[in-house]
Amino acid sequence: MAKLGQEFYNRDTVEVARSLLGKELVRVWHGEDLVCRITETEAYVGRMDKACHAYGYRRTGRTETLFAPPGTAYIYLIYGMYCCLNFVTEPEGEPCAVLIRGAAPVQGGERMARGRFGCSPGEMTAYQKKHFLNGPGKLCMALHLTREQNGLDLTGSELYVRDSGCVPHQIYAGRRIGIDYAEEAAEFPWRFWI
DNA sequence: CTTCAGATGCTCT
DNA sequence: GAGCATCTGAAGA
Repeated sequence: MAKLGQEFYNRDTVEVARSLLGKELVRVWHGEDLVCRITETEAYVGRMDKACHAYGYRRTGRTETLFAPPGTAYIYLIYGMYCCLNFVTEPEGEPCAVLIRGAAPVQGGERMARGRFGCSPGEMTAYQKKHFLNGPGKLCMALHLTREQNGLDLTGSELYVRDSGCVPHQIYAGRRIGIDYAEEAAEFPWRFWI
């Protein structure tokens, strides 16, 4: 299926967050495709969203990537030990992104299990299987994504999203997670899942 | 199933 | 120095 181009990301952030659901995220690692289907996303809109790192166009070392062209990977360290994967959206200069919060494994389970638990898929407990990729930090561990991949071009060959042919039959929306500090923005229904 | 504490280091004030 | 777009394991219900 077709790799999504820059025009996909160069749209309203909430629309991109919704339309990413069901798509396949591909991470090429040591020559192998690690593939998962996106099941949960969140939208962050810098110009008016207090939860966004680049709220009010705040430009610092960390937020610099959010000012890159749409279709750029924004990966940052959180809580000192985990990484979160985002896709930059909207026309260049609008510091907006979609956080990838959860996914389901499709291909490359051996290497994803190694990255996540340091074991093979067969050694995973039922509990570990159930909670395999259902969090932004977990996803990055499984896909071997760190800040070294911050700024990657999603129209390149190392990390990209492609159409999977399947359309979600139902999309849920609710408030975003872990942003209670963001006042009124904490209530925006900008988390989406299937 | 639930809550809770602790880990750990970067970023910005 | 404070706080953070999180996760894990332990303990209790």
